[in-house]
Amino acid sequence: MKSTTDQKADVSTEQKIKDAARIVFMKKGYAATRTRDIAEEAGINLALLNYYFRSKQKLFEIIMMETLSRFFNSVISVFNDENTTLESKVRELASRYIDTLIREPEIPTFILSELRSNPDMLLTKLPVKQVLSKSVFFRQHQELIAAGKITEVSPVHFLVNMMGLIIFPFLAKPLIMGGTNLKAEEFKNLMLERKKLIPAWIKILMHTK
Amino acid sequence: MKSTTDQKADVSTEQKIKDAARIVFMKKGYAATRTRDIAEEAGINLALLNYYFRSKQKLFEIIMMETLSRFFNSVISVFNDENTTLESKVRELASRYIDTLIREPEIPTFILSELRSNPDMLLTKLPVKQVLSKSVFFRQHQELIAAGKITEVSPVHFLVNMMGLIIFPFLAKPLIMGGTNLKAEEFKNLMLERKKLIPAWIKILMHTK
DNA sequence: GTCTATAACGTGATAGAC
DNA sequence: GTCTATCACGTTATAGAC
Repeated sequence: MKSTTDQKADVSTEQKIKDAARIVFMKKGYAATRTRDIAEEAGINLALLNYYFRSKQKLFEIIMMETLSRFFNSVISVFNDENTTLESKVRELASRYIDTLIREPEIPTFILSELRSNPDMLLTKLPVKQVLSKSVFFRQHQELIAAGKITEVSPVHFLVNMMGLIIFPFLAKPLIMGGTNLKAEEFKNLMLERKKLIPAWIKILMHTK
Repeated sequence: MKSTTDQKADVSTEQKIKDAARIVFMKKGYAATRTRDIAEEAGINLALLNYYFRSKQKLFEIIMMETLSRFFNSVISVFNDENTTLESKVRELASRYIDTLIREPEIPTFILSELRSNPDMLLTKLPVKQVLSKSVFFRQHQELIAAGKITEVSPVHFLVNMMGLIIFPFLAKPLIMGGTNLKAEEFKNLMLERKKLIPAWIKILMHTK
């Protein structure tokens, strides 16, 4: 049943370390993370971490790249769907990412915090620029403007607004929770509401002069 | 001309350290910052940092509190103006904060990153909750809804959308610059555009069923 | 008040037994 | 593969001369 390698029924040690690293890095960021925290979280010895990944830095890069490319690929698959309208793409993105972010609310702060000290991480490893500008999403937006069907606005504004409406509440979660009397469950419900509200808002903004 | 203390004509050593700490903490975050970096930035000896501020942690808390309360007080002064409409408050906030963030784009990432590891920093030191819920801004929003003059929506959504539209582009600046061919000057111009666009967008959203 | 020198400590990484 | 023990180093913080 285990085919060739015949490992333990549960997850491999290497995977346990990666899972633990993901949790700790996400929560505390690279600089504040101690390799000992990761080892403890993984339930393994500290030395094993270096045995499998050589260094804290290497381990981090693996986690970061996995996180970025998972996110990026998921966006791209929606962006490049020839069979859906721009409007339905917005619906799909809002719905998909809000669900993801409810499950893993730390992703945005993690990515943006670490991107600050290493802004080329994206640029060099992922073909963001090319893929974005050639995407169906981008083309559809241009076409609708050319046809006079939606309000003319820079595609940067359009993208930033959409992403901001989706992501910002999770970035500001500590602020929101600190500035209101919301309970965790209520926060979640507000976010679920936004799966419907955001596409509606975007649609309104697109069609108003 | 120097009254009692008769210090050097330029800024005091204590202030030089604080200015340097602000710069370095903003750029790298607490955990990644070395006290040596601060000392070097301030052009003083490392020992002086501890002489004036006792520890890295104490110095950080001072910088953070100054940053938070400056931001908070500025928001509050707009929020509690009895002589302006809700709409003009939105204009004022967008205009004021976009200008501030063009000058100091690192503030949002700094605050949100550090708030992650210490979410009560706000809660305990600043009366965010009380002041917000009792603000004129909040009351005006309620009144307009009660009068049926604007679309009914949770004040949380309203506030989050407004703040998100203003702040998010600066949080995502590394991503935006990496994902487009924008030059720094073009980014700035887009942000300046938003001083007009955001209030218009918010107005549209407020008045649409 | 400001400096040099160094103590005290935390952390990343490795050697070597099992 | 996994562990214990330890090294090597960077960083915070302080002692003490000036």
